[in-house]
Amino acid sequence: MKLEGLNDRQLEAVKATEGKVRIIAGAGSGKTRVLAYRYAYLVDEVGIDPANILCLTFTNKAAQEMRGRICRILGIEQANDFICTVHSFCVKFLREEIFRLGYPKNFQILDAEDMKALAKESFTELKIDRTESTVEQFLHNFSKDKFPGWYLPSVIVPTEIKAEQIQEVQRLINLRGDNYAKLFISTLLKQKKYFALDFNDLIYFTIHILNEFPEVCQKWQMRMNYVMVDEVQDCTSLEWVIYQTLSAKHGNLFIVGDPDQNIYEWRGADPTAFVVYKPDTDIILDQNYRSTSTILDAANSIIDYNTLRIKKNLYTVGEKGDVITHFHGKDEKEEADWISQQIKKLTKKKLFKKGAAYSDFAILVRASYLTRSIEQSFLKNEIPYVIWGGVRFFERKEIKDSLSYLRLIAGDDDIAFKRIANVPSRKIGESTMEKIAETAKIQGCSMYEALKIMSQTKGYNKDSILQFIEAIESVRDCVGKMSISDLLDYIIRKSGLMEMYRRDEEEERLENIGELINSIKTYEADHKEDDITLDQYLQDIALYTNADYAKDKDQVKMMTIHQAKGLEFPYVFIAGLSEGIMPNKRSVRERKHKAMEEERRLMYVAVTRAEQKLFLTESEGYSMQGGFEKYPSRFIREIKQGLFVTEGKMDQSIWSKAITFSKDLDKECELNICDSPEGQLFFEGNKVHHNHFGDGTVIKAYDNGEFCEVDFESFGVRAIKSDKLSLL
DNA sequence: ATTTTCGAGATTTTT
DNA sequence: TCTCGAAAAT
Repeated sequence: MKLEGLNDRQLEAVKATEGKVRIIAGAGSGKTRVLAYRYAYLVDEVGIDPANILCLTFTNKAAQEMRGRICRILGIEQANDFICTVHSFCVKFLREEIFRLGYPKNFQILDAEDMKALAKESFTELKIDRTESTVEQFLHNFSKDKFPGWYLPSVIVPTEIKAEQIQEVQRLINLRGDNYAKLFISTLLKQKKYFALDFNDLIYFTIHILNEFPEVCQKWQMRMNYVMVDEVQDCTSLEWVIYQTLSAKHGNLFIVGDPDQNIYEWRGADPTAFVVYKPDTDIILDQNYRSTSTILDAANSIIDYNTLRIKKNLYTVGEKGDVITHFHGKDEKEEADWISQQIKKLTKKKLFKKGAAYSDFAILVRASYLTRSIEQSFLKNEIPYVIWGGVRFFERKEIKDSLSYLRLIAGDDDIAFKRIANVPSRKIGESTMEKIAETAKIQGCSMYEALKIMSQTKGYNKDSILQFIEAIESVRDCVGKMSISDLLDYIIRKSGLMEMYRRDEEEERLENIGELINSIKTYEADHKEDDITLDQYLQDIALYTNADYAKDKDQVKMMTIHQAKGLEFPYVFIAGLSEGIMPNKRSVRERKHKAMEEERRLMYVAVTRAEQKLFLTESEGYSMQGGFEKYPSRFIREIKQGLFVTEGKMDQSIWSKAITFSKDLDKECELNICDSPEGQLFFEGNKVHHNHFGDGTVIKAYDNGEFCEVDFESFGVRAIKSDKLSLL
């Protein structure tokens, strides 16, 4: 095996096979290459069986890419042994273990939408008023308040709350109120009833099994000779438990990350664990191979404004490159049109130079809706584009409906039933649905069973209902005899779903269903040897977010910054860079200082995606939209003078107005934070000031952030109420 | 009791 | 663009 084109530091990382190794890898420092080469090195040089290496990536796409790279290095066809996301790993793990341990055979995985439906039901049952935001708030806390010991025993011990959990309930009542506790329990029992796990539960459950069954734990610890994890700065503390547990036996844990690129704290990621980790070998990769020095300088000058960070300056020996261009538009249309023009200019063939390809461009935005005006402009200017996961493939209505039919066929799944019982319309409305639920409760059966019983009685023996039951039954007869793709094809015709879309002339939806059937065929081809069941397919598919089609076309790519993580493009436009959008007002309002730093890291990630040239665009917005005035983001101001030039009609006074506007925004967000006791203000490692004790460092926050243990420079450790502290 | 239709309103980020 | 809700129509 040849280790080509790696510098000394990277080589050292590749060969650091034993013990605990931490790689702090800056943006564009080639960490994916290092990971792939290390994997190949372990297999080819050291002679490890790939079945004994666990390589955890952040997304499925990254896993796919990693497999590809490794195959290329080793010159092999397939390399899919345990190169996957933590979530996929948990699914594999649970599938292999839980049935033997006395749990039901099949669990199902719920996405955010399904969870929302469950929560809404709980609200309705308990007659608690709800709005979109209260449901969201509830779910947010719900997933935070669950932990392994709480949720999972209820899977084995059904329906009632165990004694030791009573005080947990009491704690919840004290913490979040009576209603919350009721909702919590109700939703939990629903999950238990369907053996439905959400993304977090997959991890909770895995940890629970590892803790409760030492022999299982040992088996897996023996199996995993090497554990390597990518994007560690974005892992939650629970994910840490998993890979620390799994690597405990052999002690070979290889973690790679960059604290400056942590953009998932809002989802519970905990970068401190990575920062304070004590490895045997510590390697910093800070040479950037991706961007020009101009772009890198800009990125460095932005991230320097963050206070909570390990200082690390990326450098490059590459050339200076083009200056960064900032464009200020009067409104979103002007901004979008400017982007179109630039792309047209750069793609045009020049006399001696080839023009850039459309696929060399990426448009990055903070929120997906910001692509809209740009899309319109592209359509007008005939620039080909794709939106990466605008509405993600598996979240489309028609796809979810099709899959729900499959779920209903696979088992008596009430969640799926509710989704599709009236699609296409069978005159099963709200009230009929309630009747069905009631009957199901009395009979102690599933809703589908209940409907079957009810269809014997008058009023419920409508043709539409009988046809529905007939359709499901006849397809169920075919389970095991037909391939999954054929089953789907069959049910879609039989249920009338296809006819419905055809009648409504929803061509695109039909095409998407066709695409789904194709993707199932691919899946079946990939898993020919192993005898896949419908349940297994549904579990696997739940973790996929994007269908990877249409990726090699010559198109401009539009995506959110979060989706751009780990990618690189020659030309990058960061659009919609207005104060309030980026940094995002809502996020800052919710999590204050923490969020502001995260927004800045987000900006850092966006900037470092660019290889050759970076464009920053922003506009004053429509005055129509509630009279919002928009000003250039503070992140543009944070770029060192001379690195960027401004185009577009812009008064110089805008800059000073922007500063005032930023200050107002800060004040607004700050004020709201004081009002809500919910938010934790300080975190481990924060430098804080206290009027009486002076300066100190936070050791930990507790009581939901209300109090902090602070190590004061001149007074030692004290516990202090958080609102008496200020961040330095 | 259900379905359709039409208009208003909102929109962070994701495994 | 898409989703949700209210009111009208079946």
